[in-house]
Amino acid sequence: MTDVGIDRLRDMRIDRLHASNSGGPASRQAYRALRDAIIATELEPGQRLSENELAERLAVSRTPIREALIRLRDDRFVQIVPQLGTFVTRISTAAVEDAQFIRESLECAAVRLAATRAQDGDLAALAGLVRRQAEVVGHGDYGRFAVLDDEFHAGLCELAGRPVAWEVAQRVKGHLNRVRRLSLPQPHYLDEMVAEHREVLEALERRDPDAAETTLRHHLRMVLSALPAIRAQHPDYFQDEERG
Amino acid sequence: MTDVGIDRLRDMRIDRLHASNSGGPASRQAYRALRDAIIATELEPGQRLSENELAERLAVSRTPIREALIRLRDDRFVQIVPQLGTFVTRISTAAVEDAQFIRESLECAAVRLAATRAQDGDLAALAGLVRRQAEVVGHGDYGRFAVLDDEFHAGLCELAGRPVAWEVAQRVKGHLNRVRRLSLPQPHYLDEMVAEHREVLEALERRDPDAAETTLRHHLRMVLSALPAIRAQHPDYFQDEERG
DNA sequence: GGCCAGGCGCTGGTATGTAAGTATGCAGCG
DNA sequence: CGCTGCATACTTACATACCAGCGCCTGGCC
Repeated sequence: MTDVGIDRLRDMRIDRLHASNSGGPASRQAYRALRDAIIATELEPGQRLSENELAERLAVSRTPIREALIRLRDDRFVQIVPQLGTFVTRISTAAVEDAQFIRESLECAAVRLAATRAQDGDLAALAGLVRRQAEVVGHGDYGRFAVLDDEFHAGLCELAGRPVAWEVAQRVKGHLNRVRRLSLPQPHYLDEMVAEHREVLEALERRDPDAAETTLRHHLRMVLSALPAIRAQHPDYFQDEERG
Repeated sequence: MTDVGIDRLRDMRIDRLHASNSGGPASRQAYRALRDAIIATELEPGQRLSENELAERLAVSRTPIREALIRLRDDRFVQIVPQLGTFVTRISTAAVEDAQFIRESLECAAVRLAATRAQDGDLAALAGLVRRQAEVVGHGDYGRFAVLDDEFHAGLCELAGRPVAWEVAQRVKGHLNRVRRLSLPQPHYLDEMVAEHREVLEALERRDPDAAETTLRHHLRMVLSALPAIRAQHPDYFQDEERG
């Protein structure tokens, strides 16, 4: 039986495969490039995308572009209308709130678990992360903070033993980031974020699930507060009109 | 500007598009067929799939098959290893627990919302659903119950105003269903399910979020209880070995 | 008999071609 | 002048062709 040889080999490569993840290099690269461009609103909400044009611009054929667009459709970043075109989704208040709901539900559940399972060593690592966040914020390095912010939230899920929670949260988080990119970075915004991270961390150190959850929930909801202002500023980016 | 005409039309068709959802008919059909076959273990865990063979069997070309496999990979139902093959994922205890975690987190958060937002009319509809469940269970109609079960849980998310919660839950739920299909249906299992649905419903009628959440959480965890027995029965279907 | 090397057949990844459908813009008519 | 109908130029969905990489098998060597 030839399959057993294949099976054994496959099992050995799962990690490598899992790490490098999905699709070929071209397909993966196209996905990331398009996703980033959409979140950065370099591709504007409502804009029509052409497979041919994208293929030409990224110097690949239409196939990997197509596969990337399929994933983006599943992520609700584009709408594909057969025989008509592919469009960057307009920002929908409902979609943003949906993303918020999913992220909040998963991360809050995870942080509760983390509060009961966390080892001191893990918490020390998180504490180091928060310290580095304070540093980069001191230099006003917004981009670097975004990376460390993701690492913090990923770390929470890791501590809970549910890294998958972060994977799912990260996929929907794009919708929140697109909104956040549109809001002018408030001066004290970053300091506040770091302070709240510290608060969550302290709750974990006290092994207090309720406090950890409450604090994290409040922390996650800060993003949403800017939503109405952004909608007023970029009405053409939104698919739902203002409520009278 | 030509885009505005397109835009207007597109907006009008969003509902249709959204309802009929993603990809062309061939692609969608392939996805559903493969997914169902995997969950029913007609395609066995660990089995190697060939794009060519699948294309031939479903009488389509490789393209829609590929698109279906991409979605299935994102769902973690297959692993695609370049230049080697595509394999039905073995059941992993961790993956099942991940799916359970996600579903539980989302649905429990949703049911809390539902408890505060639900209108009497909505609850009456749910009550009707539970009654119909009791009927079909009386006839031992497992398949019909599965449909009504999904409708109940979808209804909970709908009541919460977060239908997206059910969409995400449903995607990961496949992993739980694959396990459930392997377990022999226990005689009183279905009655118990219906009774628990009724309990959740009563908690909602009392507008009691805590009770609703607690009951639902217990309800959702019933599936997991059969996991060890199934792993003992089908060790070759699992990717992780038994713990000594 | 055991072992190593190279051809072979398969895989998925990518590129390109074909088909079907849609909005647009113009031409011709009322 | 306004409206209707068709030719056209796009779009995506699907089919096909080609490519690089890998495991396996077999033939030859030690």
